[in-house]
Amino acid sequence: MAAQPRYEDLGRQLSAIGAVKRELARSLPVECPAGSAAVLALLGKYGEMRMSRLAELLAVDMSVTSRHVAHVADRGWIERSPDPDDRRSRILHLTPEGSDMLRTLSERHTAALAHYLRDWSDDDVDQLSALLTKLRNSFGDCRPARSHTSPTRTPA
Amino acid sequence: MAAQPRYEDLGRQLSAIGAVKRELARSLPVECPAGSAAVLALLGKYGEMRMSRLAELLAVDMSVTSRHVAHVADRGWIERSPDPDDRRSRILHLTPEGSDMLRTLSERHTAALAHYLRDWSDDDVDQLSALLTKLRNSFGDCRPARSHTSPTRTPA
DNA sequence: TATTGTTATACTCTATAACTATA
DNA sequence: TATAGTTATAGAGTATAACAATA
Repeated sequence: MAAQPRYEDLGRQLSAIGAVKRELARSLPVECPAGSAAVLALLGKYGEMRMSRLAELLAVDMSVTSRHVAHVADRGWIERSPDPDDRRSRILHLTPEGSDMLRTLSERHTAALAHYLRDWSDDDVDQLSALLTKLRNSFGDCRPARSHTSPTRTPA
Repeated sequence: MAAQPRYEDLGRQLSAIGAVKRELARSLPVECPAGSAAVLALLGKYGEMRMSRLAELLAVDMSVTSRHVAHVADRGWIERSPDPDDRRSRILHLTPEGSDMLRTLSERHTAALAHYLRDWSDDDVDQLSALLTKLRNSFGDCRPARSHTSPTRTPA
């Protein structure tokens, strides 16, 4: 439990992160916006998976995931194979072209971060990464599984 | 300077923060989306200022700032007074209604964070806040002031 | 000429809801 | 009935470029 000004400050820093993300996104190829890059990165790291798992890793609704996936599939970077265990599902996996693209993305991403964070210690990078993971978990824990009954947004 | 996997991981955590921001945004009044809330918060913290300074604090283009400001001005939460020193400029300041709204926002924001971060130590909150500030500065430092000659985005 | 701010336009990302097809 | 995934629609946020007024 922390005092109010502590939270206010954290809130401000959180909103300002948008600028950092946008700056990083500038290094992406035109054909591959951030959403697509995230799909490729996760498939590269965890290997083939179903839509639902990808949506969870991306931390967005499955409808959104579906669009990102369609985008990268249209460009031949991934394939959607039928799932033998459940014919409603599809298994996603990188194609060789997808792996190539991912390599490019990874190089650019690393180069950009290496540039901007050139005076950061390894410890600082690790610590920030760890705290962000913890933050995400703290929020994920409490988030109710999406229900069919509705609204969460508080009226004015 | 840090190794590649370190950066990959940080990149992933950074993109996943979106979910946290969206979750926090759910506690906002319908009339007051995140952009408006940010405007009020900054005017509340730093006092009256010009558009250009607000844009810098928000870390977005002034055209975007202009729209957010128009939204909150339309609702009577801020006023735009002429700047006696430079008639191109306008000075922004909270109205009493704006201060009321800001109080509400602040309460909800704090309550939400207090809930989600209930098992965080004060130190963790401070550390995350400090690292995010540092991150933002590292990016801000290198960002070239917006030029009239153009493109930054790398072609595929 | 350069700068402050506004507006028009276009693009990305997101969620909700309705729908299809399986289970 | 319930779940996996798709699509249609709508809304928030952003940037670029063209513009007006002033410096």
